[in-house]
Amino acid sequence: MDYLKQSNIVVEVIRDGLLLKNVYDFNAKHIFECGQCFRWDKEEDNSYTVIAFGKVINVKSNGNEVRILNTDIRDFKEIWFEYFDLGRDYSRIKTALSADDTMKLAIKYGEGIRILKQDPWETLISFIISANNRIPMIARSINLFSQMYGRAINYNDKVYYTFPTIKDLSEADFSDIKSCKAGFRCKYIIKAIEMVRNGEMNLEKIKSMKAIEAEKELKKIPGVGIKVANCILLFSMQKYDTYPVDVWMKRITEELFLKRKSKVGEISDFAQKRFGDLSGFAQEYLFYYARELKIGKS
DNA sequence: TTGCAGGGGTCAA
DNA sequence: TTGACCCCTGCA
Repeated sequence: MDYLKQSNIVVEVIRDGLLLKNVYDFNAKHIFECGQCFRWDKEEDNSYTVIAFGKVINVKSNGNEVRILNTDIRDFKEIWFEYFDLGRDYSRIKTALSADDTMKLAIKYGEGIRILKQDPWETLISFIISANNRIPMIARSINLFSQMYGRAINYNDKVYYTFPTIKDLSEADFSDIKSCKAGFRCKYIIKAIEMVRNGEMNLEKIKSMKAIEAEKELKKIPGVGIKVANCILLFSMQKYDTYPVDVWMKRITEELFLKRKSKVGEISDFAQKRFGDLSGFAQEYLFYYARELKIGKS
């Protein structure tokens, strides 16, 4: 299989799914709990049930093996290989970032982080909901939104709902959107849907732009400021030279590197100089590290 | 039990 | 530069 050549991954078909061998730098906990995506449930066996690209899968990592259930070779090739960014050698990224002692420590905590290649549309709405919000609330709102407008999928005696596509929303009536409990963000969601639906906002086109231009475009959507735009760029448009700065990133960058209170702009400038094209990866390792250790929390 | 601050930002004044 | 904003939790 050509797409696997670059990665040395061996795919074995097992009952109800696949077992991947020779997968390096992959830890399901690190990947799903580093704040980049919201649509997962942690199961009792430490596996993660994930809803993405209209599918439900169950993922479990163990050393250099990764088990993905409720999938097949075809979906792996067409969706999950890219979704999990399996063509990228994270060890090289980690080596490069580890030249910095502080980063070396942060990486040790989140050594199995990979930046998922998520759907730009879902990422846009999800991060609009994330503004001034807490993770459990964000996840709940996205789930309610999906329940209202998405498609049901049964898996293991549970019902999951896919994130609605623009097409799913074409007939939708948003008079009851408040019941997804996104509060003041509901009006932003409706406007974002409208802009994408009528072509005023073309996410694929934005994806092909350079980060700085793409950020400018995304910010035209109400509810999308610098931070939300940067999350969309990093988590769904492969703009790895971005460094989304939220309160956690502000605190940890101040504490570990700048050693003083700083403005968001100063923090971005610092990241650009220090981490360059790897800023996005550095951001994820630092974010996970900061939250695990509650670093910088006053 | 009730009340109040504040959260993975953005917007408008 | 500052306060308001939905909704909910944690904590007094």
